[in-house]
Amino acid sequence: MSLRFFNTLTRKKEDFVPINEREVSIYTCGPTVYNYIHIGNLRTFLFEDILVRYLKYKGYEVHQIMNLTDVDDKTIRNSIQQNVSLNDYTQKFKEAFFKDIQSLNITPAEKYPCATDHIDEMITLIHQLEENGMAYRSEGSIYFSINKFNEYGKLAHLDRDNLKAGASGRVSNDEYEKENIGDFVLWKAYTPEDGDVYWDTSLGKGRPGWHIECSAMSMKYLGETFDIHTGGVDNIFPHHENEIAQSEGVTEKPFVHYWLHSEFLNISGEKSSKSKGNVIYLQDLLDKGFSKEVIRFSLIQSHYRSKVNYSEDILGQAKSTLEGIHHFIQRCQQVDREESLGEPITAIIDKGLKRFEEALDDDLNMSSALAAIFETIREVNKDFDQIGREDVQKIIGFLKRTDQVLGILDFEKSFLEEDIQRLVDERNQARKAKDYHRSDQIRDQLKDKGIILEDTPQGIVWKRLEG
RNA sequence: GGCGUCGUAGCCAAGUGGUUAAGGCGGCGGUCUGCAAAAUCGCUAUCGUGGGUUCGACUCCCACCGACGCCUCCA
Repeated sequence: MSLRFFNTLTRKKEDFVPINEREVSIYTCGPTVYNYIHIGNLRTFLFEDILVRYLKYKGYEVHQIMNLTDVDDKTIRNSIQQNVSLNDYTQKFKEAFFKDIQSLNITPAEKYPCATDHIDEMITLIHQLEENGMAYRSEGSIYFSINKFNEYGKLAHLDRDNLKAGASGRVSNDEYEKENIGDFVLWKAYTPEDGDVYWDTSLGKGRPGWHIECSAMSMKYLGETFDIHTGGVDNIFPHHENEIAQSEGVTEKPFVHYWLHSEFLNISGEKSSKSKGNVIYLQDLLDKGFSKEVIRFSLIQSHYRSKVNYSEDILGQAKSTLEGIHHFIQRCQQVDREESLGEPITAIIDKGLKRFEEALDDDLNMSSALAAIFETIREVNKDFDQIGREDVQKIIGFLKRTDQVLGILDFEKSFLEEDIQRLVDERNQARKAKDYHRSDQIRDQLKDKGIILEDTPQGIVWKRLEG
């Protein structure tokens, strides 16, 4: 089966056919750097990471651009409140963002362009929209007229005439300077509340609207038409809808072929958002002792298009599951048998890999892909006392291959410090002498250090507890 | 008011017009073990409710109940 994605534009799963045969261009909406990112944001970034990793796994050359929104109402408001420059204010959160995504092993995008570095490109677009008659000026600001773009609403599947102004309760309903309530701002006239944040340009003194930056930067780096655009479901409307209007309004070409959106992460049954106050930051979970791998796994294990009700239960279950896989890896790495089973093991692995890929091909069905891994492990375990070093190489190879996509496994824990090895040896002697008292004592001692010993027919096997 | 998603075991979570309804966590019982651990075997769901279509539905349609989301700067 070929790679398929659910396209928000058509609300269907479609075969993925990139513009260039072996290349994929992706634009992913990044953070607005006015605060630390929370785990809901991270879920979306992780979805995008899995998407990029899997495309690379399939052999595509991936060009991913992720923007940083470093000028908007909130960044301006907060920087003025704190009496620091906009740049100093956003710099702190840019750095925090990179630290967080690195912690969760998210593959870096090719480029992270900032809105403030692309004002010129935005101005060019706005001029073109004015020339096309799609934009109009009002009280120093410039607006996009949605009635001039016939396909407005095609992404969100909203009826232009049926938009209920102010229904979300998010936006004040007093913007009477607009011709149509659905029109959105391209260029915002300067007001005193903006402090020293403004650009003096051919459009007048002011700053860009939110949506225009993504049109400008995506087309600059990926071209007028590119393959995939992603974000959280909340971006579908208005942000992505408006991006389409602005971009296609200028180019009269399809802006994006595949729109992919990840669902929300809820906390206590509700959407997690800074405005509701029910947010969890990565650091909160690290402080509770959950490892980065466990956190990453807990956020990627369910399908990107289903809502997740996040809780410590989920994290606890993720921890146990991951421990199980790592335990398996550690047992494998301690196999020291000359004769290998060969073909039966190869067959198990081939079947597992095929299932894994078929699952991910089908719109990144992660639950099913993980099931393929667990089933493979179970099959191997049935013959575990007969496998040899060559089999182990294949098995570890399989896990490493799947981990190119998952990014959660650690293959480097396979050594013991000298003093610990000495204790293991001593316990071995004690056991041989049937000195179970001393033997159990050492086992308890090692357990305190996070090392679990198991006595198997093939000798002692040890494992480390998950962090 | 408009649009949409979802409801599968104690918990998490796939999936299909006819299959033994994946997998993970947890629990119970057996095997193994000096004890343990691990592993393995077995058990732990008829798919929100009520109708309809059909030879046959958990899967399609309708209604209802419940949860969640979007409706102009939230991932």
